[in-house]
Amino acid sequence: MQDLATPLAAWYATAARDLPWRRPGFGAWGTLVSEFMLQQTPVARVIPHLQAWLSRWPAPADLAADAPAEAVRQWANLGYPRRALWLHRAAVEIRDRHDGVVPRDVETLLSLTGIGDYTARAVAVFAYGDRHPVVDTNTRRVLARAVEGRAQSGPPSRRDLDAMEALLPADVATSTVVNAAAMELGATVCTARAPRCDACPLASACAWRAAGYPVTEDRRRRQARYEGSDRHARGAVLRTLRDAAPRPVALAEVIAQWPDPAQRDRAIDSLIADGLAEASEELLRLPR
DNA sequence: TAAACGTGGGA
DNA sequence: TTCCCAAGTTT
Repeated sequence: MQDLATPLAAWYATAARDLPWRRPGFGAWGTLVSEFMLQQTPVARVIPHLQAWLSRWPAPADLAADAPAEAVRQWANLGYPRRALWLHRAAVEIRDRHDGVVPRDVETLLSLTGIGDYTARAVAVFAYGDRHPVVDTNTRRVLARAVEGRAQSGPPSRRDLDAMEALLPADVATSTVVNAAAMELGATVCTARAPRCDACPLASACAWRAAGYPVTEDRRRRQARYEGSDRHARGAVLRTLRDAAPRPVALAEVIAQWPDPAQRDRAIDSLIADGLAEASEELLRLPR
């Protein structure tokens, strides 16, 4: 395989965006919070919320000392509010089991709530400077095109980690840059819809380009329609709780909120099952 | 492995 | 208007 790491690192030195979590001394907690927020939410939407979150809770123990409801409320409209709950739980775990210090070890990070293969390695690599393969959706697309010669990546797999590992240089500091560079390239140049191959540092090495940009099999499933979905109902109910917090909301008020009674009940039940809501008497509220 | 899980912006 | 896409994780 050609050396992709060298051109990737060189390109990153000149093209990297100035993002908050890339500032020197941003800290492991800041990195961890940013990675939670960036799970499926675009960078531009995350930035203002990240600043507010870290101002309010500068360390894991600060968040752990507050109620989960406050985390869900501060999460606002970032989407997938379970992440707020998970981040709060992770903060409690960090306080109780790790002396309030964000772990450095990947296995330990993986044991925390809401942290999976991507986030664990992102923290170990970007916050602590260790050498591990970090693979997100951007990196998977870059690898699919440059290495495999495909138009888009297949379903996520543990093999993605091996593919990235094979590309990393031995030098620890450089490996960190290459991880970031692969993500950055996928985010800004090797994009899903309209890749800018004319500006790509890997153009001369890219297998997809060399093959003439073939249309390859796309096994991805279409995202379900959101309008009128169960997710939409959940979102509407939770928004009501969020907007009212810390005041609980009368069940009757929630019921008036969504027209389909069966769907509304499913939403309420599933929110309770997920720990995002609590019912008491005829009231519904965020978790305490 | 696949389905579930929010929300908003751009094409 | 509709569809696609977004630094994933959990069950």
